[in-house]
Amino acid sequence: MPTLAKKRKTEWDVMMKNAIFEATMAVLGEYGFEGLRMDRVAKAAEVSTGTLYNYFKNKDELLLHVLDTRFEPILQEFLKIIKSNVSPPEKLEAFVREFLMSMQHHRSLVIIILSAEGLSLPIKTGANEKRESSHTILADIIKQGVEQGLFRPFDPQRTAQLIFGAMHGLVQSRIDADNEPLIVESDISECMDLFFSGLNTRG
Amino acid sequence: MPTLAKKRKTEWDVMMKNAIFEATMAVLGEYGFEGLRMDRVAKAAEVSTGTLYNYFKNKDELLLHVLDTRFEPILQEFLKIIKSNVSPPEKLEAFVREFLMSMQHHRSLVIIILSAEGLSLPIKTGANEKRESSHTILADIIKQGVEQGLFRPFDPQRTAQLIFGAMHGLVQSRIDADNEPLIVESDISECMDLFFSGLNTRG
Amino acid sequence: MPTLAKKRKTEWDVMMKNAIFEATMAVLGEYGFEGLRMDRVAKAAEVSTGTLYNYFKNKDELLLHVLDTRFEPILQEFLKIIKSNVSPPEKLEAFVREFLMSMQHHRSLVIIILSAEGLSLPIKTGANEKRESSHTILADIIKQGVEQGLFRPFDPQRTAQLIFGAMHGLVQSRIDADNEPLIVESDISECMDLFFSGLNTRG
Amino acid sequence: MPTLAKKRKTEWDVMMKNAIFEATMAVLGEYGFEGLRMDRVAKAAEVSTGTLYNYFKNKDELLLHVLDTRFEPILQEFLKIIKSNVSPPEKLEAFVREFLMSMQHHRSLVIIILSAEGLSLPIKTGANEKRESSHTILADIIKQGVEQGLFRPFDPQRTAQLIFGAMHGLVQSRIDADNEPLIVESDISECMDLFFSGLNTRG
DNA sequence: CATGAATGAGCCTTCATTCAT
DNA sequence: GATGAATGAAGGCTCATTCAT
Repeated sequence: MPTLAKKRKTEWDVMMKNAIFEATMAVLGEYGFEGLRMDRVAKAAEVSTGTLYNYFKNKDELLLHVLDTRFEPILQEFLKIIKSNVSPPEKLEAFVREFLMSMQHHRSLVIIILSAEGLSLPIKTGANEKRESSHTILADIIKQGVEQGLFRPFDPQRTAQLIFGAMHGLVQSRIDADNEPLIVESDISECMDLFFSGLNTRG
Repeated sequence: MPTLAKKRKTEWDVMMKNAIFEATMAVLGEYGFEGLRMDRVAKAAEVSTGTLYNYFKNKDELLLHVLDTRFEPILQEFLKIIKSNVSPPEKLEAFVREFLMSMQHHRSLVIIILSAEGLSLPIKTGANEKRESSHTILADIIKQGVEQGLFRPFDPQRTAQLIFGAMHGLVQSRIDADNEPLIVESDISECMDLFFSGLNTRG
Repeated sequence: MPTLAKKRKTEWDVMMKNAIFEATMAVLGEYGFEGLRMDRVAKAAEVSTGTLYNYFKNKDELLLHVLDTRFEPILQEFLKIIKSNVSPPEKLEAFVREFLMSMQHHRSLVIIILSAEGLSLPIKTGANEKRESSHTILADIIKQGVEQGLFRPFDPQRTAQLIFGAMHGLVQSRIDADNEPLIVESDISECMDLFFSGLNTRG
Repeated sequence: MPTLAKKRKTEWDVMMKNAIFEATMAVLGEYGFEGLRMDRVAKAAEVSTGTLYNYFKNKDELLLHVLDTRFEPILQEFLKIIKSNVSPPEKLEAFVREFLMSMQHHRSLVIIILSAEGLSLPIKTGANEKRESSHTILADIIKQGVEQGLFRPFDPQRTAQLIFGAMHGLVQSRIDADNEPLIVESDISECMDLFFSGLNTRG
């Protein structure tokens, strides 16, 4: 029964993929998306370039794996939020906070998920999926709020896109400005305030 | 009188630059930013690669020209809006409409102006300038609104980033979804409604 | 009888060639041999590049013309020296002085006449001719000296090469060192002293 | 023990660099300095152009390596000569012999070391260093001779330039004339004789 | 003849991917 | 499986020369 051996093999495989993943993140952090070269990843992972190709068919697959791996916990958090037992406005705030915090931690992700260019088709598709997943969850939150009469009757999908884009804009601006720390509590609250209550003064 | 000859030369120059500009837009449209290659531009413009370099010192200058040319009328429109004799909310709406309409017309611009990666430093700088010009104008509009007591006291700069990002998000979503037409009147009004009045229902 | 017209044509031709020649020297002086580009010559001569090709079949021919034109008076001077009614040692000194002075005036010539690389075959051949002419004259002077018992019985040809090379070395060093003025009287006298009396002290 | 593997790697590296070096010399010999193209070197070395860049960062580094490699033993020989326990005249003769012999063996070197044009700045600098090293050593020899009263009181630096140039001239002439063998014993002795005793006959 | 814009072969360099060991 | 040197297509840019006006 080669099961044990097979299991070991699988574990090894996972470990290697993880090591390469970490190396990729390191390179991404140091050189940016354009500077992501396979030889740099190999060096960072302390393996040869050839080894990279034993675990990932090509650069695209590696990138896709990075995308999936990085986004998975964020997505899980999003799902936790939507299933949580709080009001839609609170869910929205939790969502915004989670998103901004995540992007703060993984700047290089921003580029991949939010940009469209410089990415090959498979990556673009992969990134689109992540973005759409997030959109959908955000849209669901909004939909809940509308249904409960807590939000005005906006189109959930479109509104999700707007809010998502707004957050992207915020992150991008901070990145361009090299303004560390990226996102702070005040950003989040102002962001929420705008979307909740709008610009208008009333009464 | 060498004036005529000189004028003809200048006109020819302008025509050629225009032809190359159009060709660049065509290549950008067909192959995307990453696929923008000088030989493709040359072929699209029905000239040789060498000719390209008679009109633009290098690829960067060509790109910068594209950026300037495309953005100039938009910027002018923005300036017209801020100088116009209407209320800040109306100005904001005009701004949003102008921006969304422009991006609808020139999708390839979105990429260059809103992305940061894959761009050489000069282009990045150029794009940043455009983005910042827009930000500034938008921030001014918001500031006016706040001063006139029509908007709640948000930080103009940060709010401008949020709104700008929101619009970008909307455009990006539409581009990815290949949903022509990109932006319609209903998008604009919903967008405005969100920013003006927020999500909250109020008693 | 179209003779007059023909003559005018010829004169015009000479004038143009001269203008282009001067322009070439100017470019050579400003940009060096590597920077000698046809468009620069054209601009300096205030004509179009096309016009250049009406007077010189190609860049090589232009260069050859420059070589000939510049070297002609020097060669004449050399011939005058060898025919003059002075002793071989005096002729030798006159030769050395003339050569060093000429090179001082036309640095760019040094490169072409004394180097071998970067030159196309026709130019190389042309430059070789000039060099050999000079060698021959110098050899003749030495031969005269030997025959008159004023010089020791060296092989004239070989000695000419040595002296020629020595002068070249002096010029080159000065050029590399950017030591203006290139050659001064003291250089010449020391140079002569070495060749005449050698290094040895003698009892 | 990874020492062996490491040693093999280093050896391979050295072998490859040598192969590329030889290929470069071959191309230099066949096409001259201007014809030295990376694809030609690659072909001559029977590798791809990309491989070249695994061993040399760029064309300049390759050229610099060629320069260093070729010149190193010559320089060593020069140093041996100056440190040797013989009289300055004998040192001078040894120097002249070594130089002429070396240039005879490596004609393509002449071009690079003795020319100034067509060389990129790093190469020019590298070549200048070699030339100056040689000059300095030669000047030292002369200085020793002067101090010991064996040479007349010439300026060592300038005299070194003259002698160096003379040798260059000799080599160049032979190269141009395609007169193999380049330098023979008689050349050397005549060269020495000229510099030692000068042209003058003395009573 | 003059013009000068157009040409396009030529050259250096990069980097994802392969494959012999 | 691991290695990492070899690969070679690709791409930006130059400049002598041509030719339609």
